[in-house]
Amino acid sequence: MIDPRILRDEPDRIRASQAKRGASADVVDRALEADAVRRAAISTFEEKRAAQKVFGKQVAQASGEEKQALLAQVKELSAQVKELEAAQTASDEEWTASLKAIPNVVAEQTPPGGEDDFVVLEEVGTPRDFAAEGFEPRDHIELGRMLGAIDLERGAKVSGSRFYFLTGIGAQLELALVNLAMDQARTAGFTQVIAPSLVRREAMEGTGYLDQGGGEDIYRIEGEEMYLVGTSEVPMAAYHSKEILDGASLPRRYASFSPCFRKEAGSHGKDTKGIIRVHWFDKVEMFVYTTLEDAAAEHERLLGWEKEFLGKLELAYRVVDIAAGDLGASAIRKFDCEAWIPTQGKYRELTSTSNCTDFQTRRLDTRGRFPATGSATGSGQGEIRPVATLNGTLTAITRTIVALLETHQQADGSIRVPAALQPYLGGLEFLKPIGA
RNA sequence: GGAGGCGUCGCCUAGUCCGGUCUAUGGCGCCCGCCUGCUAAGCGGGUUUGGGGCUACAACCCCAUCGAGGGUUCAAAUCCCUCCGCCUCCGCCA
Repeated sequence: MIDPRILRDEPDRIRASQAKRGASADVVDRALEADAVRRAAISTFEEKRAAQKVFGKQVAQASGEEKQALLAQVKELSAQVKELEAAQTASDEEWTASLKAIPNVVAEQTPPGGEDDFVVLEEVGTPRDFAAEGFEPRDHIELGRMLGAIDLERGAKVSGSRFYFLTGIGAQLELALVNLAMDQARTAGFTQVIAPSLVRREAMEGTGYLDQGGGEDIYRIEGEEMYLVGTSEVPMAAYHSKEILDGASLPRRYASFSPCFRKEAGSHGKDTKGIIRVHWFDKVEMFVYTTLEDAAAEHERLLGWEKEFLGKLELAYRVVDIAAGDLGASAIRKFDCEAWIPTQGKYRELTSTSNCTDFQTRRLDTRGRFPATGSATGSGQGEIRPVATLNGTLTAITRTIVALLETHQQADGSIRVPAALQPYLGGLEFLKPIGA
């Protein structure tokens, strides 16, 4: 939800943002209209309500005939108040709905356009040249089978398509990656979190996921208003909902582990093989609460930690600045890190970091208490202002494994383990095919 | 899963039976000021949050807010219903 003050004072900023997203600006006019209607409704209701309260006091003090006379008078007033209150509530609902329909105002630096209009910010490392090395790289499916690490057949048998078992060294690899990520985060000052991946409707709504496309990518529990999260951004955004945080405690940085579930509706035929696109995977997500002023700088820091992690895995990747039309409703800017996948001959998204400013915290009612800036009175109690949220992937296990296996494979099907990861695998320098 | 209890403006708490003087009591903490060599103590005042009006986004006025939503009533913290959360006991169980 955007700041109503921006809507009122600078509607053109929102219109410009919508244009950059390639979206209609009708939402702005609808919201402005709703705001006017709502404010008029509030005034008329409050006026009558105040009159009713005055009457109420007279009734309480009166008695006998006098009281009966007053009751007769106030009855009419009461009916009016009731009517006006209903009108006020309705106008407020329309106002809220129209506000929620407006996506966040994109950053100045965000490239305009759609999915294909991203800007490559940098390329790190060089994709391995297997031709020069003299062998054909195997894909992660074959490597996973040779290593006894990924069992797709049984995943499909037990749970259906887009499911898998990580077995043996595959399971060890997940735990190693999680620990590597968690250690890096802890060292950087993050609080480690294991978050629930099943949440109530409020949490899912608050992050805005239900609005976008009607939540068709989200699993819902039959008969209960519970949802499986697609990322721990959901529980972590709701973590401090309905709270006023001490401004001095910001930034609050969390590194959250959770399974992630995605229906992948509408992605039929895309990435049908392997574990690039699955219905469930585990992820370590960075989630930060900070001030609006610091949000852009924190976004760069999150990107820095993502790059640090990919560096430890010795992967070749590029950083892209996602275009406005491809951003979610809550983000004003998004960077993806895309790793080179040898057998696909292209870069694929491994991590993603978004700056959501106060879009999520307004919905979820998370605010901060800061020392008063208004020098005039200096009332000493401090003031309450919105805070910003940002999120970024440290490691999404399945895609990390894909990149790792394919990038560091040897001609015999073994996998070289990057130095930084070795301590987490008991010092193992190579993952070897079973029976080799 | 069954039975019962509870939820008041940071924390604790009065009020709920018997609806109106509750514009919600008191204590702690916190903030501002006064006072005493300093400190502590003492004294005075302030201290929920959101919204609307008016404006300098001040002051001020108003409305809402007693877990959330609905109902009854001229009037609800107080009565009724639904939901959420917490606690106790029983059953089951990783």
